[in-house]
Order: sequence, then C-alpha cells, then structure tokens
Amino acid sequence: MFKFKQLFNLRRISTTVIMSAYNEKQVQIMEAAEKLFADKGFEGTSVRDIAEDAGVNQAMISYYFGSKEKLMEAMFTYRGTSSLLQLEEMVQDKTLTPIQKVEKLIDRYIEKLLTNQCFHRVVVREQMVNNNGFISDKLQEIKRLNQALIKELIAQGQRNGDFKKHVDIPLLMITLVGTVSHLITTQHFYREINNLQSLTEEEFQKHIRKKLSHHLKAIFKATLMYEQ
Amino acid sequence: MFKFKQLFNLRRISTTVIMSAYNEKQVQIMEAAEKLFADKGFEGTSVRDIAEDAGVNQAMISYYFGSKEKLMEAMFTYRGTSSLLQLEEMVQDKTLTPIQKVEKLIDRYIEKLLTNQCFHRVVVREQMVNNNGFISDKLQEIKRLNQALIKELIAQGQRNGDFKKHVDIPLLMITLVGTVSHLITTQHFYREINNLQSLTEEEFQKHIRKKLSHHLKAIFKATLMYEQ
Amino acid sequence: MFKFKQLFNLRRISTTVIMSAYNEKQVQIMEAAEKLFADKGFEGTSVRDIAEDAGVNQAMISYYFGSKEKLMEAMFTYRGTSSLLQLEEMVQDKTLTPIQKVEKLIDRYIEKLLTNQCFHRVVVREQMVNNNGFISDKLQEIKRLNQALIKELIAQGQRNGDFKKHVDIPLLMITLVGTVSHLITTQHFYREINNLQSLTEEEFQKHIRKKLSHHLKAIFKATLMYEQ
Amino acid sequence: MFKFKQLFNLRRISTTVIMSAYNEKQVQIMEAAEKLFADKGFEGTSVRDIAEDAGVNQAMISYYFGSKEKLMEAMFTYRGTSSLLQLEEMVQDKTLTPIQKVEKLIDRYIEKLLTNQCFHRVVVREQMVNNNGFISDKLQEIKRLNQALIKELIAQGQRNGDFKKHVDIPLLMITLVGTVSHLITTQHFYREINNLQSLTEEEFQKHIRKKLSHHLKAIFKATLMYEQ
DNA sequence: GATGAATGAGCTTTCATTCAT
DNA sequence: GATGAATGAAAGCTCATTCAT
Repeated sequence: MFKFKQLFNLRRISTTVIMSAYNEKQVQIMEAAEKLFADKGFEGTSVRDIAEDAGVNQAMISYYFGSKEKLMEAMFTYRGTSSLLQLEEMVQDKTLTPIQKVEKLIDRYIEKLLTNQCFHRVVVREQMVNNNGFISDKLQEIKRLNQALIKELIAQGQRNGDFKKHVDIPLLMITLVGTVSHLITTQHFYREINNLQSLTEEEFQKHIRKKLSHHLKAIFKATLMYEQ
Repeated sequence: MFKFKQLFNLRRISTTVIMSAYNEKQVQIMEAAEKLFADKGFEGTSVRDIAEDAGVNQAMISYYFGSKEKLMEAMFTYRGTSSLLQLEEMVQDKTLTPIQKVEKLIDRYIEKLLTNQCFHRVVVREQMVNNNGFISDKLQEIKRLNQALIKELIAQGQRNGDFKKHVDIPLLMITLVGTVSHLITTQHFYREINNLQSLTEEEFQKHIRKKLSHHLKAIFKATLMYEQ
Repeated sequence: MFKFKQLFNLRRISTTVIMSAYNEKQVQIMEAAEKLFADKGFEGTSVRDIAEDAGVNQAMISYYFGSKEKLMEAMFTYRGTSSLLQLEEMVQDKTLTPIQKVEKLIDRYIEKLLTNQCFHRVVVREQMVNNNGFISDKLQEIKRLNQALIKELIAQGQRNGDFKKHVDIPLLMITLVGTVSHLITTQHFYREINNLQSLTEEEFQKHIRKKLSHHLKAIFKATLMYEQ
Repeated sequence: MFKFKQLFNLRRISTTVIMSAYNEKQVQIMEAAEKLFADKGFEGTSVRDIAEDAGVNQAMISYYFGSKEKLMEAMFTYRGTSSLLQLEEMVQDKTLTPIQKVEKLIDRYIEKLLTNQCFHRVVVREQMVNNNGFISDKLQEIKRLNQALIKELIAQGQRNGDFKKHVDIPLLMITLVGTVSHLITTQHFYREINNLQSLTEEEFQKHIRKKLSHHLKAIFKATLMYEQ
C-alpha cells in the first residue's frame, strides 16, 4: 500500500527540475480540489466532485491523501511553500534602492496572487476560521515571515533617509493584501459596476494588474516617503 | 399556513422607525445562523446547529424561512438594508466640506463593519461566489449605490478644487473595503503577529478602530488631495 | 428532535403493565437487529440489513439509537435486564428445599436461554471480545450477580447438610451455562449427527429442553450431593 | 499463475511427519488471521489488518488464498486436520481400561483446546452460522467422527461392565466441549469474578487446566459409572 | 402555529479485490 | 512470483426537509 509514503520527502531542487513531493495524480487531484474549494468552499465541495473533476476514482482521494481534510492540508503544503514571497535575496540586493525594492515587492505580490487566484480564494476562506490547526499554523508562519522581511526592507529605507520614521507597517501590509485580495474575490462585481464586460478575461486580468500596481505604489509612496 | 407571507415588505411604521418584518423568533434564528455562518460557512453549518444555538426546533427553520438557503437570503434582507451607508443626506449636507465628508465616510464605514463583524464575514464568504442569485444581486445593488454616492461626494471636492482631478475611485473604494475587511477576517493573526494578546477583546477592537481610521484617512488624503 | 430522550426513563412497573423504555418502533428495530446479529454477527450485519428487516428507514436507526453500536447497547439494556435469573425471591423461598431450588434454577436457566436463543447467540459472540465497554460491563454485572445468588443457594444446602462441603461453584456454573450454550449454538450439528431431522422445529426444541434438564440435574446432583 | 495449486493435497513425507501444504508466508498469514479472527471476528477483521500483522502485502492474501473467505477455509484445513482427537489408536489400545481412556480423552481434549485457544474462538464463532459451506462440512465431519469414537470407547466400558448402560453420550460430549469452550471464551470474566487477577497468564492457564480436568473427570465418572 | 417523527438523498471513508508490471 | 496502484461497491452516518398532528 502506497499511502502517505512519499509525502514527506524533501523537494529536491536541481538546476532546472523541481521534484515535487507529489506525483502527477496527486497534483491533478489537488488542482481539481483547489478550483472547487475556491468556488464552493471546503464544506460545499464533495469528494465525489473532486474525483470527477480530477478524472480519478473517488477512493483514490482517500488512498493518496487519507481524507478530504488531509487533502486540503496537502494543498497548503504544495502551494504554501511558494506563498512566501521569496524576498530574502531581494531584501539583501544592494543594486536596488529601498523604493525600487518596495515597487518590486508590490508587483511581485500582485503577480503572485493574480496567478494563484484559486488558491488565494481558498486561503481567504480558510484564514477566517480561527483555529484551523495545520492550516492556521501554516498561514501564520507565512504571514509572520513576510511581515518580518518587509519590516527589514522598510527599515533600510528609514536608515538611509528615504522613508519616514513612523510608519504603521502592519496596517500598510493589510492594505496591500486586503486591496489585492478584495479585488480578486469581488472582481465580477468590479467588472460589472465599472462596465468592463467588453474586455476579454485576459485583458481584464491585465487591466486590474496594471491598475493595482499603479494604485498601490502611489499609496505606498505617499505613506512611506516625505512629500516632495 | 403562514410561510413567507410578510417577509418581503418592510412596514414603515413611523417617520423614523422601521419595524422589522421579522418576528422575535425569526430574528433569534437569523442571529444564531449569522454567527455560525460567519464561523463555519454556510455549508459547514447544519440546520441542527442553528436550531440548537437559536434554542428552537429544527423544523422551525424550514417553517419560518422555507429553507436554509432562504434563511440566508432573509439574513441579507435583514442586515443588507442597513448595509447601505446611508450617505444620501451626508452627500447633500452643506455644512460639511468634502474632506470632512470623506473622513466621516471612512469612520462610518469602519464603524459599520466592526459592529457587524459576523455578518461581514458572511458577506466576505458569499461575495466570492460568482452567481449567487438573490445574494449576488443584493450585494451588487449595495456596492453600486455606495460607489455612486462616493463618486458624487468626491466630485464635489473636485469641483471646488479640494481634490485632484484624476482619482481612481473604484480602486480607492476597494482599498477602503479591502483593508477593513482583511483586518476583520484575519484579526486573530494580526493580534498574534503584533503581540497584542494582552489586550482585552474590547481594547483590541478599539485599537484597530483607531488605527484603521488614522491609516485610511491618511491614504485617502494622500490620494485625493494635492500635496501641501 | 427525539433522540435518546426517553431511553433513560425508569421502567415503571405497575401491577400488570411493564412500561418499556423503548417504543414500538425501537423494539421492532432491536428485534430485527437481534436476529441478524445472531446469524451474521455485529460486523457482518449492515444497518441497511437491519432497516430492511425491521421495515423502517435506514436513517431511523441513527435517529433512534445514535449509531449501530448504541443500538447494540440498547439491545443489551432491553434484554439484559431480564437476563438476571431473578433468583432473589427463590433463594429466600422457605417452602423449597435446596435441591428443589437447584432443580428450579436449572429449568429456569434452560428455559431462559432457549426462549431467547437469538439474544443468547449475540451474547456468545460478544462475550468473547475482551474489552467491549458497556457490553462487557453489563455482562460482568449479570454474571457476578448470578454467581453470587447461586453461591448463596448452594450454601443453604451445605448448611443443612444436603450438599457437599467442597464444591467448585464457578466451574459448576460454567458447566451449566456452557452446556446449554453449546447445544444452542450448535443445535444444527446436534440434530444432524443424532438423526433428529424428522422432528419438527417445535418437537426438537422440546426434545433438547427435556434432555438438557435431565442431564444437567443429574450432573448437579452428582456434584452437589453425597452418594446415596 | 500459482494460485491454489498445492493447497489441498497433504504430502505425507515420512511415516510420522506431515509436511504442511502451506509455505512459510501462507502460515504467517494464517496465524495472523487466526489471532485477528479470534479477537474481532471474520467480518470485523479487514484484509489490511491481516496483511499488516502478518507483515505482508495486502494483495498477497488474495494472491495466495484467492480471497478472504478462502483464507478462512485454508485455516480450517490447516488447523482442522489436527482437530480430530486422534483417538483411533487410543480406542484400540488394550493396555488401558475404559475409565483410563476416558480420563485420557478428557485431558487430551482440554489440552487441545487450551493450546489452540485462538483457533477455538474462531470455531466458536463459525459454528454458530448455520450453512457455512466448506466450514460447516469440515466441522460436522470432525464432530461426527469424534462422537463415533467416543461412543465406541464408552461401549467398551459398557461391555465390560464398568459403565452404565444408559448414557446420553451426545449430551455428555456437549457438556465436555461446552464447559471447556465456555471457560475459554469467557476466561476474562472468570478471572475477574473469581479474583484471580494476581496470577500470571501462565499460572492462570495452568489453574484452569487443572480445575477443568478434575471437574470434568468427576462429572464423567458420576455420569458413566455406578455409584460405589 | 408549532413540533416530534420520519425519510430520501447524499456524505466521507473503508472494503476486498484486481490490475499492470 | 510478488506488489504498488487503483477501484467499484458498500459501509455507517448526517443532511435538509416534509409529514402528521
């Protein structure tokens, strides 16, 4: 019996290939689940639905993940690893000014959430639950780490005099995440209210990417920098 | 049989008081449901849970609302009525400057969401679903109306020269809603990451109210007004 | 919702009516379950089977008993109460000699097991499981009480000189129970091997009742009494 | 494919040694199954459980035995062979008196059941099922043969005047088997009720062996022999 | 008007077995 | 010969709803 064996393998990273800890079928299942959880929520999605969409047998979900719950956790392990903004090297990058770093951070963050909209919607649902065990822990870890790195990044700008001394970093983060997040989760309203139905899906995504980038950069600059 | 008779006509009793169309027991049920839907989602909450928490018979939910689904819709009718920011008179108020109106708007909005956190968490969950029928319609109507009023409000400031000409109002709205919303739905993380566990619940609520107000006003001013 | 409410009512005993703690439908279910558990074992019987045989909906079993497990426990509560041999008054009866009491005991015991063969087969299966929780406790309680009463009964015979001083009461009990029990559970072999297939079921039951009575009384007498 | 080839022919290798028709792995599986079937019953035991306890692959059980059902049958073939009390030579043994033979029979029987308690518990469960196909046949064959031999053995005593003429041999057999059987299957109750928890497992087994031997011999003597 | 009883449909999970190698 | 992967079937249970009073 296979069950859970390779799940805890470390991800081996070579120059080009990232060996996933999950095999093809598992990824297939997780991606079907992700889409459904995003649309209908965890409880609103049945294992039958997932199996059908993933084109696998219903029993295979238990076989590979143990339970629906564990499948969700696996999804967070799978996606969650890349939810860290991988800011470390950027924070230390000496070729960029703090303001360039902030701009890069904003674009990178928008990019990350927009290209993982399904998973992000799952996160939005799950982070509302107070004590979600494994998932809460995972999310808290990611949030804590991201905030620490951004704090350091802003501290650099404060040290060299580019940024104001007193900045409410936690709230600024919440505005960044909250703005992108809210637009992602309510984009159908945004589209309709602002009469953007004529755009193709692709154009629309490009549109909000650009708008968000400009808008958030302006907010960050206004918040962080002295008036010029 | 009683069913659904009076549900959809609000009876305006006097000039100022709107008597709810829902009787005591119905409100009881809706409030229990609201709390549970906020915590565990619509699908994650059983009619039995609601009945238990509301201290009523399980059959009574179908009896009073027709179905679990309809109960949710009733909740949106009940709460949704007051979700309109009631901005009309404020927009027309000639004793306030546009900038004062914006500040009042922000505080009113923060206040509204913070005092209706449970319902707001329900909204956050529900607005993610694309075609939610009645609920989507209700939400869209509210969003559309709110945006129109704010547009008019900002237009006043633009006309009298207080505000910049080119403002991305939709995105500014999304930042307002997204920031408050994200803080509400992830407050347990915010509290832990920023070491605010020592505060009482009440102190913590006061804390975020003040922080949000200051933070969002600064963002709005920076976005709307010319640098001085 | 009904669930488990009246299960813990005390059995009210009036002159003629014994109010069962279980309603008609519950008894119906328990009797269907008893038959099936006897034939196929607890694990070999599905809730579907029980529901079908009892002529009720599958969900009703959970509704009335909570679970399959709890149904079994209810069965032991229902039948177990009468598993006590109700010897108390007989033990104290001064109109009977000890030897008459022993004979009455044997007949009563044979009678009890033969008229409750299904339940008895369930007991035989269940008593093999070492720590069966509620059921083990129930069985132990019954066994302990029965043995205590028989000990007292035999002590009476020993005091008045009818019975031998040194009698292995526990083993004598095991012979009594084991003999009846083994014949009940293997009666189809007994019938075939001893060529009793021509008897009707009723005749056969009468046959073994008589045989057992005679056989066990002889053993008890030989074991308890001095040779004459 | 290998399947079932050699299962049903015992190869008599030398005059005294019977090489089992089952290979090491098969025996391993059967012994794990025996323990589990004894504890939890056939239906209560999953193929996975057996595979785990036997330290083999789950598929191997179907591979070696065809099915779970067939595994059980194989177990009866494996153990059942030795379930015959091998009385033939004893019955014909002219160096022993009938009474000695009966005593030897009792001890041998107690010994057999006590050293094969697991298998015996499986038998107790299975013999309750009315038409168990292969297993019923096997059991009936054993029971029939044993009873015939004992009949002959007792006939010897009757012929030489040691034993009474009218003895209910079938019931006497049932008392023998039933007593040992009932003690084996309810030994945990026996131990507790008679306060024997201080004994080690080994001491306890020795204890009941001795008690049973003495008790059953007394019963047989009283039943078979004239009072002296 | 209100509710205990009842239920069909659906849920997640485990089952024994077979397949492909 | 041996086994990891896979699966249809069935398990026990809970669901939202309706019925009968």
